Amino acid sequence: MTYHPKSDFMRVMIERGFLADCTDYQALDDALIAGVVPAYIGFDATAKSLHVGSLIQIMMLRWLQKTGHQPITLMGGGTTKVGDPSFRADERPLLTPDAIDANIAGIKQVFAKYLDYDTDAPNRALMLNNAEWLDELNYLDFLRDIGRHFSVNRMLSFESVKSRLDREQSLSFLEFNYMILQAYDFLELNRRYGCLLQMGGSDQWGNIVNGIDLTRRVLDHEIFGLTSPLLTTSDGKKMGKSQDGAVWLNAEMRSTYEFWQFWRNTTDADVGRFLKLYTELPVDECNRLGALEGSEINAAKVILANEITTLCHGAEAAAAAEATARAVFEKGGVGDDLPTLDLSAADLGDGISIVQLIVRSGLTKSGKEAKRLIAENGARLNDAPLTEAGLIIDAAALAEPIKLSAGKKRHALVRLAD
RNA sequence: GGGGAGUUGGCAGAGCGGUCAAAUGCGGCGGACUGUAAAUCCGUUGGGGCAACCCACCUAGGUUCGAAUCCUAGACUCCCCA
Repeated sequence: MTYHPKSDFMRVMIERGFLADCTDYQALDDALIAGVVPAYIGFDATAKSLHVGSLIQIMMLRWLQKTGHQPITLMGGGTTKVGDPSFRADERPLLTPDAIDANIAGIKQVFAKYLDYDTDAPNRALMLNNAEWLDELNYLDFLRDIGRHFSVNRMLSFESVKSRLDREQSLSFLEFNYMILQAYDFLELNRRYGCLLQMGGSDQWGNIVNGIDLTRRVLDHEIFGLTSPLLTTSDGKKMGKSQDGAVWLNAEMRSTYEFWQFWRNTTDADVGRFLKLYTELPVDECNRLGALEGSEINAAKVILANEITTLCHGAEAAAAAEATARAVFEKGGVGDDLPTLDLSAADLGDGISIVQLIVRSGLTKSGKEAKRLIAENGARLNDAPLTEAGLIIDAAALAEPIKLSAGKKRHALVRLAD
């Protein structure tokens, strides 16, 4: 990457590692210098919250706004009804419109923390939903106006669907239309809002390029695409998964403490890279912290966790998570911020088995797993090894909150609610 | 419309009448080592139940002393021909 950008936005993207590819560096850079550039990223509503894997996208929009341009967050209210087949081995289950709407409501929450939708400035962030224009499309009109610009020959050649075809796995016509709809989104956003740029993960390259081509053909407008690298951790795992599944950005789906812990446990080799991508610390500082060696880099991981948690959940949540982590790991104690299971007297009844408590507190997914944990001496009750699988916890035992632990790192509190 | 192949644990993939809760790999979990890291090594790994015990190899029946394995019907997936 020898290109030296003139615009702040491009400079940030390049030096912080956001950039995988761009359709035209020079022309986009010029446009960014010339004025406020509206740019969008689409988010499909496949779950009630986005997870850490989307954070890079969100950070790109945040930098965009910080450097004076206009971010557009596009909810895929329409496209989610179809399902993006890109690089997927099988078809996604179809979501009902109600589920999609509920998901969108959940996803929207997180954006307000990263982007400013309320300012009077010309670069006010926009929240849109492509259902607005996709829902009312007329099939025949759409085919005639838009469909005629697409070559099936070309669509079949895209890498994103090739693997599916090569493996002779069926690609339904419904899914096949996804890329056309996404291309149409870009066209509509350009028409309605003057949107000049679509960003996304590198798996979206084909879809983005289609939108650019379509817009050129229909409106004769020159617009751009920019992709971010597909992130994996240094040890080759997909970004955003932890032991029990996705690391969600919404606090009600993943506690802020667990969110903090996820970043605190970053692999050494990823610290510098993640600081640049997910925090706003100066690049030099990121590089310095990422270069620390041995146990010193642990301090950098705390900074990483604090910075990211502050952005996503606020400074208080970050401080509380850090305090709890210190109490738990450095003093072997308890912290208020540990995941907590509140039991009512009714829940408790005459007593509840310890196995049930471990499951309900979220430490294991099944009772068998909990029993295995106990059998392997991995379970602890108030830091004492738990050996008796048949233990029943009653109200007396819960006079004080108890701490359950699975292994050395995962803890939960159980207390009796009034 | 006709013919064929298949459906096994989170995934991939063996098993083809008893010794099968089911090989192996991945993933997960626990432990050791460390720095709440990585790599490595060791152990473990279907579900429900405090327990006895129960449910489990697409579904529903059937044959057998006995079925993931055989038969019948159904659902779904894939392939080939038209």
